[in-house]
Amino acid sequence: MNTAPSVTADQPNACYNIAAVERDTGLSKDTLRVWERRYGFPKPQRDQHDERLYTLPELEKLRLLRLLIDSGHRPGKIINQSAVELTRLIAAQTPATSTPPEIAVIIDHLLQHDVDRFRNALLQALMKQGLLRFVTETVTALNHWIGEAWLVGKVAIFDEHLYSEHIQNILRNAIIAQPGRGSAPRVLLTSLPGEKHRIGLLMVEAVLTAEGAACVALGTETPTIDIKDAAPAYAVDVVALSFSSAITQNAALAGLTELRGLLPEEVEIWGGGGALARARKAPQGVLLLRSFDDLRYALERWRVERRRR
Amino acid sequence: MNTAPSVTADQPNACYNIAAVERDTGLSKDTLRVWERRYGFPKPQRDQHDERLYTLPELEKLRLLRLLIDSGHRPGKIINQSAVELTRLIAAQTPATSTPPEIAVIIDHLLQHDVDRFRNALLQALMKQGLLRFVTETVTALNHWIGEAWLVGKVAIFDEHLYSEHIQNILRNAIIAQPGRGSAPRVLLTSLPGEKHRIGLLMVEAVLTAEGAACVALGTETPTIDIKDAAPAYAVDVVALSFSSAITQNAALAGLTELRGLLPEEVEIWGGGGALARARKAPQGVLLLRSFDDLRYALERWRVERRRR
DNA sequence: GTGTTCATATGTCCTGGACAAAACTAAGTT
DNA sequence: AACTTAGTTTTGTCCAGGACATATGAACAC
Repeated sequence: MNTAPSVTADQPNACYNIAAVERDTGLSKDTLRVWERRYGFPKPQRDQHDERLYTLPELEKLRLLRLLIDSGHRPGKIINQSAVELTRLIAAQTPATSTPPEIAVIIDHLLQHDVDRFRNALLQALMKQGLLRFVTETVTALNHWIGEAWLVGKVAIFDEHLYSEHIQNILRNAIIAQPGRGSAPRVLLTSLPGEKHRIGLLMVEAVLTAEGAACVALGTETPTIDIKDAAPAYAVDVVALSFSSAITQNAALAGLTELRGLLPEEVEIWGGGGALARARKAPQGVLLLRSFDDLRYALERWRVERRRR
Repeated sequence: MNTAPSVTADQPNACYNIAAVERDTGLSKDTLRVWERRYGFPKPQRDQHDERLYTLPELEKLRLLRLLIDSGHRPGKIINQSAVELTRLIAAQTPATSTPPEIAVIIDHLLQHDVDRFRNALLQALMKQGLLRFVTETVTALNHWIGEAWLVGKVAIFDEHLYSEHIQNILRNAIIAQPGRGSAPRVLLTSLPGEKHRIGLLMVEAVLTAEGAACVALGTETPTIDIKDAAPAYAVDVVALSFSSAITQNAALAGLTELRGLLPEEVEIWGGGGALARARKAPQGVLLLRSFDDLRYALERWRVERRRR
């Protein structure tokens, strides 16, 4: 059907090499190749040098697959369904949270590209709810909504970028404005290389600061060795790592295990975020936080235990 | 020599598998394997299943190599030198600048890992100098100093991370606190994929906002195609791109040229940052800004020209 | 229900060959 | 001296297909 000339014929029938697909889907090259071998999907065309060229629809379907696999489906069961069916599956598993009205307004301004109104709507939500509720309810919901809307093509990448920048502005501002300075525990906050999402990290920082902990935020992508050196330098009691779903659950657990081996026992390690939401068991000596309630509970527990000694 | 038992014998002779090394050095698994094949380094031990196990010294040397390669050295020439020689090479390429006194205090707190004092020193400088001078003098000097000190190993990566986070906090806070909202020109602010430095971008945003322009900040690493779509969506007059010296001058110029081809003529393109500081001629239809003075001048020029029409 | 055992599904690692793009070198031109 | 052009070397990425550890789910026993 689709012979060579058709590629140049129509629109830019944009093609992606395997590295681009790895970058855009988070699926490793090895995984992409082994799926092709085992399941027959994706089955990319080849260039004159026999290298894989993936099409945009393939890439989009791969993203859907990734999302479903992250939330518990098995590759072999779903890989041969059509993109439409996959979309339906995704819709089915989101427990019909029709966009809550309070975030609908915010989203609306974002989609209209009305920067000022968007910013004001966010600020208003923050004022009305207070930092804690704003983070655990509104920002969580917004993140989730935007992630899915982007998948379906409802929002553009640059909308997401703008969203991310403004949430950062607001959270950082709110964290600074926090009254007290915080004392114990001292928590080192960062993510491992490959994990670039800053918002999750800032949300945790906001909650911890609000609860009176002292945060040392290192931003994203700190190699484990550097975390090893940073923990004593800043005399922290806890190292908290954030993993969004940009990273594999396995990769996240491997990182946590490695770090546990590097840090002295008395420094606790907490891990949280989308990638770990459905992890069964934590590595030895690591605490998995599956929600912000878990985070607050962990804080409480630390304080109680510390008092005992 | 080294048979199985010796691994468990001593201290935790911490070993890293190939995925961990990829994560912490940024060198791909393929590259690591091909270096071993071609140059004989690194030559990791193997576990019982013939999988590579890298040692900590190997990992550290790999990071030095990465650093030198990024700044222009060729792998084949340096890969067989010792870690000490590599460190010397790194030191040699940085022309040891002395610390200007006004930033010495700030740096001192950073090196002492005294987070609170560090933050306060920054805030104090901001208050004393005002946003414009703070950005163009203090932050510029700090960036420069820290970049070099890191190369020489005077500050750890995590110190740099902490620095970056705090500067971001302070700049974002200051930008929000700016009195007016800004009107014209409307400037889209971002960087191209591969350029991760956020501080330069925030500095520009601070200056522009202070001068009464309206900024739409998209954070870092926006692909050119998305910039093409974003410019009309946000109705901007100017697209400003920041290039730190993490990227080569050629790559920066190529990016600017490509973008020029994508955007309509009436949208101006401004490019600035370390990578372009010594560029001779700008691509057709692109304005190169080599200093913050250039930036303010460009702003002024835009306003004058706009008034004429 | 809860725990144990086994089969299957799945991701990651391996080797060694191949080649394109980038970087360098050298010779020729303005 | 500065800039092209063309040839050569270096270097990163890709490929195939095999292997195996670990996670998951099913069947079964308590």
